[in-house]
Amino acid sequence: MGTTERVPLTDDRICVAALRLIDEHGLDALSMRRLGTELGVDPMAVYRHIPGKDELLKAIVRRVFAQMPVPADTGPWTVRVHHWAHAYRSVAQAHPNLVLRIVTEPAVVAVAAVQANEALYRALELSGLRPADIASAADVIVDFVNGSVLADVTGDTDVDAAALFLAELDARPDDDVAAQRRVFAGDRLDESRNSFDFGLDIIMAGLESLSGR
Amino acid sequence: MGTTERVPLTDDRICVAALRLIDEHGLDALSMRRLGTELGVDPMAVYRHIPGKDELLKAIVRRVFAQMPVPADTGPWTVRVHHWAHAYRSVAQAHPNLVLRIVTEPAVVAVAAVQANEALYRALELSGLRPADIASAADVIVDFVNGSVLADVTGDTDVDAAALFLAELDARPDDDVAAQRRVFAGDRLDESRNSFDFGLDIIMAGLESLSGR
DNA sequence: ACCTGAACACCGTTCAAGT
DNA sequence: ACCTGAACACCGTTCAAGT
Repeated sequence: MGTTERVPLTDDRICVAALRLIDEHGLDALSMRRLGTELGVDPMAVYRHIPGKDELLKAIVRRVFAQMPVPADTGPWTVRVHHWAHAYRSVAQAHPNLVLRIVTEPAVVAVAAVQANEALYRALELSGLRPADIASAADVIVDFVNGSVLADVTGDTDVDAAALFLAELDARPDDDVAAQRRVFAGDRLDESRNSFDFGLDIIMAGLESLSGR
Repeated sequence: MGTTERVPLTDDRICVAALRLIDEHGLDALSMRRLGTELGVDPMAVYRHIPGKDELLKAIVRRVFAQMPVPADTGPWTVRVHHWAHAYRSVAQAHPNLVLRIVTEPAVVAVAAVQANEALYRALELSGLRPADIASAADVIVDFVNGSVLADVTGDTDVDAAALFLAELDARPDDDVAAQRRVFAGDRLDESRNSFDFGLDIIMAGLESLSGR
């Protein structure tokens, strides 16, 4: 009973409602009109707090990035990078329908990345790489994680990507896809178990062989 | 004077016009109505050839992927992977406004990937990796290239991401961003010259240290 | 048989009018 | 001073009506 405001439609409430809409019904389901209905206010009331839909999405992404857990600062640097990558990934996977925007909105990512990447840079400082290589290494890791997360998230949506791939493989003349036939001869895609951790290990093995050059 | 059809609005003409709209005015500029106007036909005439907007986008992406140049099958496998990655990247960069869809549309990617990835698999077969590792290696490379291309393409749009990053870095308390301050102390981001080729080299160095395990 | 365009159920955003 | 909602300029898609 402190304030006399009656549910005053804060930025907070707006973002939470909008994010719920996105999480539950997809990115396309977020419309200013539907958001208004969801909040029980006039569709235009939101414009009192946020300039437009783009800004709303930026605010949501900012908020989601802020929820990224800070990975533990313990263990060898390779383990710390794994921790960081999984923390980053968990944020994206918590809101799959938003991931495209997370990975895409450059202004937001620039700001959020400063916050999110600090732990990655701390880990990489322990690797023995030169500062310039640390920056490049961080870029490579971030790009890989973004690509990997994106592949994860888009897979879920509607179709079984693996099945489509195998069907397409069978439909092609032998000569066009000979190498892929050979690679997938015995086990057919079943072992896509942990391409994420594998990729991180590969990248870090590469970095180590570079630093021991 | 062969046929009697008067500019019969083929799938081809539709896709070309739609892609031009996307390339020149952005993904949002593609609407079924505007496409109709562009083609000089009734907005609904397109539906005679393509079931809806989603299918139109899939057709466009398929078409763009088909334009990917087949990289030369010569030189050591590491060079071939570089060739492949640059060919893949060139396709995406030829149509920056479409990249999001290229990377995102799972059904399309599954089909197009079979065609695009064959050269990558051929290169990786020369690496000495076991078949299961070849598949994982291809995943890692594709994910990295996707992430990297995406970062490239979203950067162009509206703001200078590097400037935003540095501004945000300065705005933060020292303790929050100490590692990033140290890394970017001397040269400030100027050397982001070729993070793409660097990343590929890192990944392949990692793969080599794995295969020589 | 083929095409058209009116109509439906939506959008984001502006702005005059109300309380 | 604050909020509302009518209005504008758009959407994708359906479907009855025309030729």
